[in-house]
Amino acid sequence: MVKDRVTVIDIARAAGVSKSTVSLVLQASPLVNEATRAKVNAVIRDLGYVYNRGAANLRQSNSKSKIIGIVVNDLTNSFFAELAVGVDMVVQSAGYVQFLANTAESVDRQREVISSMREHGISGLILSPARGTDANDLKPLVASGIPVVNVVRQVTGAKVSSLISDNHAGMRDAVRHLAGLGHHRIAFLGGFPDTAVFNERLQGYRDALSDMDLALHDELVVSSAPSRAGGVAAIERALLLRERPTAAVCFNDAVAFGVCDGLRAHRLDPGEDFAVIGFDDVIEAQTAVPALTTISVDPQGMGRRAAQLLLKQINAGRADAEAIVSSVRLVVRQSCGAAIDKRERLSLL
Amino acid sequence: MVKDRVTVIDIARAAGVSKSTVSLVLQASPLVNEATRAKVNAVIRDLGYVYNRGAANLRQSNSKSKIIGIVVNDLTNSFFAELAVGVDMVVQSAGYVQFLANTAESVDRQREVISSMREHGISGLILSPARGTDANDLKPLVASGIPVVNVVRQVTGAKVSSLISDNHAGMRDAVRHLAGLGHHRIAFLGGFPDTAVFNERLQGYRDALSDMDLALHDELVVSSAPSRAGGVAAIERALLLRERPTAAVCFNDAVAFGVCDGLRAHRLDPGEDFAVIGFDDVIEAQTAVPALTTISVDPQGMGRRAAQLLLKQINAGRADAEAIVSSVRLVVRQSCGAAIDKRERLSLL
DNA sequence: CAAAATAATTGGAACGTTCCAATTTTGTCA
DNA sequence: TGACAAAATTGGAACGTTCCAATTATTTTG
Repeated sequence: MVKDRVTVIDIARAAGVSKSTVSLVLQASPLVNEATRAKVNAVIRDLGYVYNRGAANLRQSNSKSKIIGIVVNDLTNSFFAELAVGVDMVVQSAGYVQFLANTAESVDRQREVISSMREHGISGLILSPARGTDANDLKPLVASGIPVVNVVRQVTGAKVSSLISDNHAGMRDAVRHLAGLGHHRIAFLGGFPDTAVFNERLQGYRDALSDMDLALHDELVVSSAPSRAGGVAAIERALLLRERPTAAVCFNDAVAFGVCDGLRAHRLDPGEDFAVIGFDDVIEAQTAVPALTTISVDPQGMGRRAAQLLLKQINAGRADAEAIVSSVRLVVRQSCGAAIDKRERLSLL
Repeated sequence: MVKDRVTVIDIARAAGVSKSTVSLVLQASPLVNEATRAKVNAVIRDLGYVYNRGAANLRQSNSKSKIIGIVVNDLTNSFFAELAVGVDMVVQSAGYVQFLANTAESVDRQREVISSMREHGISGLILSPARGTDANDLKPLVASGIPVVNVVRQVTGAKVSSLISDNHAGMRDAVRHLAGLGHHRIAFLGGFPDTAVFNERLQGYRDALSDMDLALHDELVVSSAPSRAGGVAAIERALLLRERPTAAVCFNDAVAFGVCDGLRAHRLDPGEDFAVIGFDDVIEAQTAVPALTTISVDPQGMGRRAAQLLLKQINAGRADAEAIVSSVRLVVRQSCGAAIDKRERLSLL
């Protein structure tokens, strides 16, 4: 039952050639004669040979393990699941395979998994850093010449590439849209204030208010966990204000859904009695009722782009850090109370 | 810039010992003197040595790569994302790292990623097989002695372990609950009829109807894609029937959410005018409005159990296939129209 | 047909580790 | 102190592959 491995030497023996020839066949080298190639391939199939990348890798110390790592801070958030799917698509078709790990926002976990991945010889890493990640955490990685692409969040001071969405512009557009619909008291709901993403979005909110000549009321900024439950909590607090807001931009879609839930619990109809705009455009955003107006960042596309960038750096051999901010766009659906395009709804059914 | 690898030999030289000693230190062998161990460890830290598992693995041909694979058919479905998180938790703390791949229901993709993982030397695989997976697809894997645990879906004829939820009992309980609330026309909505899961759930539906002395109407079984959009489509069709159903059990939670959306589009209030029960208990089920009554299968727990089972088999060296059906339970919330427990709602806010 | 050019094949060393058997060092006891 | 046991250390072979330089087989050419 314990089948001992079939090696390239077994193949060679069975095919009556040398191991070197078999190796050449495996690499699809043009040096080998057609007839020989065919015979060797036949034997490979017959004996059920499986290539040992570990061994191969050991020899060609210079380079490529065909493994990349992706570590995210919260895989239960569908944004990151989507992102992982996007990455998976491009690495798979490039013949790579990915280690995926979830840190659940723990820097310790993150350190462990990254070092474990290093030991396994990843040739690149896509990282959505846990909160509190320090540039030093990435030092050894980049020092050893392994390309790293940060997504979603940046690590200040780290000399790695990054791909983040235009948080400032996205939130600015959302607020402008609401202001354009006549809202004066617009809340900013959800998110942890100690993150760069939060602050970028908040700045977008502030700048838009000032652009539109609206007053900034600090009590309208209510932070909370960036989750559905956090959204419920945030709107609860916002509704306690003497002067209630009439609209809200939310830290992300999860928060926005929670806000809708919370509104309904107060017999308020999101999209009718209160305008809500999310951020991310997760898949559920378009099928929810009411369909969520949101800032589309296309997580899957972001995953694809991150993977492409990483593969480019891997192949280039040298990785000069480049910072890409990926543009976002406002997708107007129903939750903001703008005119509902009946056709769009129907096409969904 | 291209730092050449620090090897065990470099360490040995710098510490003034032999490579064998360094190796023993790496394996925390009790054979080595405390003082020596300390010195070696210091050098390891100083030189920034990183262990090369590939090389180690090559030598100890017998065994353990510390890598397991997990391949799922749809990572964008949060059920599977949760499952992956569960797996990740236990494999991480066992010092393993996981390859994760998404097949998007393509058996070709599945074949490719599994063989790629084999080349990389996984020591076990957790698989939620793509639709149409054949026992032969798994043959070579099990023949080479790599333990495989199927989750969610079974592959008939394959000699591998499996961990599936009790689809029959779950759906039976759901239907009984609805019947107990006085519903006579209960629809079964969503899911692809050519899957084992669908048929198990459908059988549970049928058996419950017969238990409760209710007639079985074929037109009340409406299949569709197991997605939110599919749920919308299914309820649309169900509402066209001359004699409309008054309640529905759904293939999964995604379908159930779609059904709620579809009901609202028809000005029907889910939980009030029409009872809906889902299957899976994804996280959103409890925070949605109305909170979804559903069959709880705890995907994360399932992931953990699958991983534990797999690790057990890896460590045992030999994997006798065992089939575990994991029990499920009905979680009554609001969408089925049963008495709403006000306290439960409030505790969520 | 011999010489040169080209095509195809090959043996051995190397990659970084672990394991084994053997050796050296240290400790114990009469 | 000498003999022996125990503890600690060690050199080399091996794992499965790739690469290089070298060799052999085949074709072309004058």
